[in-house]
Amino acid sequence: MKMATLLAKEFPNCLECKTKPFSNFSILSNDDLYDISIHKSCTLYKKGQVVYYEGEYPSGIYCIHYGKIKIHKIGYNGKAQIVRFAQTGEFMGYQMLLNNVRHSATATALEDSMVCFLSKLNFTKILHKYPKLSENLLNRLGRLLIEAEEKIISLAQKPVRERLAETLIILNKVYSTEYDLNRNCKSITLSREELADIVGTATETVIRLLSDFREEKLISTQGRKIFLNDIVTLRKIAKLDY
Amino acid sequence: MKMATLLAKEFPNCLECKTKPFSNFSILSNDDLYDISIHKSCTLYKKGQVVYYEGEYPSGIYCIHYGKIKIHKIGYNGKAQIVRFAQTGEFMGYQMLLNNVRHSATATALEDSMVCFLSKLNFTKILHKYPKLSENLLNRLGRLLIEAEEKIISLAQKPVRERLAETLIILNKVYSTEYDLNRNCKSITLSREELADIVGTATETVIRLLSDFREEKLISTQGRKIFLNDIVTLRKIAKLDY
DNA sequence: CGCAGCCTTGAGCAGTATCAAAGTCGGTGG
DNA sequence: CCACCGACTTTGATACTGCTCAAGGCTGCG
Repeated sequence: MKMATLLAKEFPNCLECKTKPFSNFSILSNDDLYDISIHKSCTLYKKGQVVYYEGEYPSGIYCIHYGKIKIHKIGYNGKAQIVRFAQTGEFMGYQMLLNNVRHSATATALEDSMVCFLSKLNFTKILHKYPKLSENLLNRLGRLLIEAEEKIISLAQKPVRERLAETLIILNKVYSTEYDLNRNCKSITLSREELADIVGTATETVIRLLSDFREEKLISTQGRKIFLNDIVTLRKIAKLDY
Repeated sequence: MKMATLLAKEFPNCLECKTKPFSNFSILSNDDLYDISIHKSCTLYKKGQVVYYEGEYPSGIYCIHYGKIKIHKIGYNGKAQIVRFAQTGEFMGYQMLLNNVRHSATATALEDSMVCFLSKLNFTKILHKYPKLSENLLNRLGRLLIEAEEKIISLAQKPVRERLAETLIILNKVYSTEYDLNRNCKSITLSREELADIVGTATETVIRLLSDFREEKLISTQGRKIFLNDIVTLRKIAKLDY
């Protein structure tokens, strides 16, 4: 596979970026946004391509112009664990950059994704100029930590059936962006293996439990697409309301 | 149990705090350290007492003058999960404060601990005055996130025996501060239940596996104290070198 | 001394992983 | 256009890890 890195004049302009309203960079002046536009690079990653690898030293930060990226780690036996997703408008890799440590996980495109890259030098320059930016990143990181800790207690205490229900609900809320017009509802599109790598179980177990959920009329499936029919019951199974 | 909150004149003085060299506040001017000293309060928590509860709204940040605190969450079935420890010199609760969300976990003293408290107002004042402070906290939070993600993959993929070996090694390195003069080595002092709440398993399973380790001459025990005799083999079991 | 709280050991069972094999789907090339 | 190939999905059988429940032992303290 070959990556398509755009020429500077083709780069998406940060001043007019659709993600600007939601982005950490929304507080920047137009001059600085222009400055970033000039200094950044921008790459189209095809589905399955890797943005950065676990173990590499980071050389800058990534900002997702559009697309979906999975952040995953490889276990000692080769089995993957997806720790989180990053989507349009989100930053990736800044915690590693600031800590001067290697990437603790790999970032892989789940669909064709445009990702902008800003070098460490240019990023830290902006960071020092805008103290508010540190605070925003602090907030975001704090939220990621809370989510990670919730995942820890879920893995430690909930059986797979509950974790799968939980995962489906979370994915449906934050990850699913596809809207099925026929069914008039959102859908989740991931391979069974990837689902297993989020839930922390074997692929076969995910399949069996999805079949159970389908028989119980809680979900319906169509190829890889999963539709949630009965979120209330799924929430109960996931023990999300207590 | 009754908490001993000190009078202002008895408070440990931030200017002369032993933790200052390692603290996030080391970059502050003497004037500001004095200012904090005046505005903070300071409480002695006896072993087992709670500093803050999961679900409460934070009203400020905590700084551990001395002692050991466990940060833990309660699962839906009442079973606890220890997500992390905080020790002398560390801050607690700032990620919640900045995000304006409730505490996601409970903080309980593992031994008699002196904890200073600085109100939200005074903390944010300092935070805005010292942009470098945000960056330091960002680094610390980034490291906590990396550790949390490592815990996630460990829970998802390693069997209990490996996780227990891993936990013993980590505790021995970062948590254990007691030094046994007779044996000339460090020791870990925690109840079996607390160990289980870190590893994410049942108390009985921890006991059985500790017995195995003892028979294999990897550890020795003396009441609650655990000594690691063969760290190399334990690391192999924990799959920490690969 | 006796109680309470922890630690320890045992037996049985439930939930999951693993291995193996068959079925499905989409794409590619003859 | 159809047959085949490979990758993914599904189902089944089996084994094992680790949990739960139950009972007994140890230790410190009132």
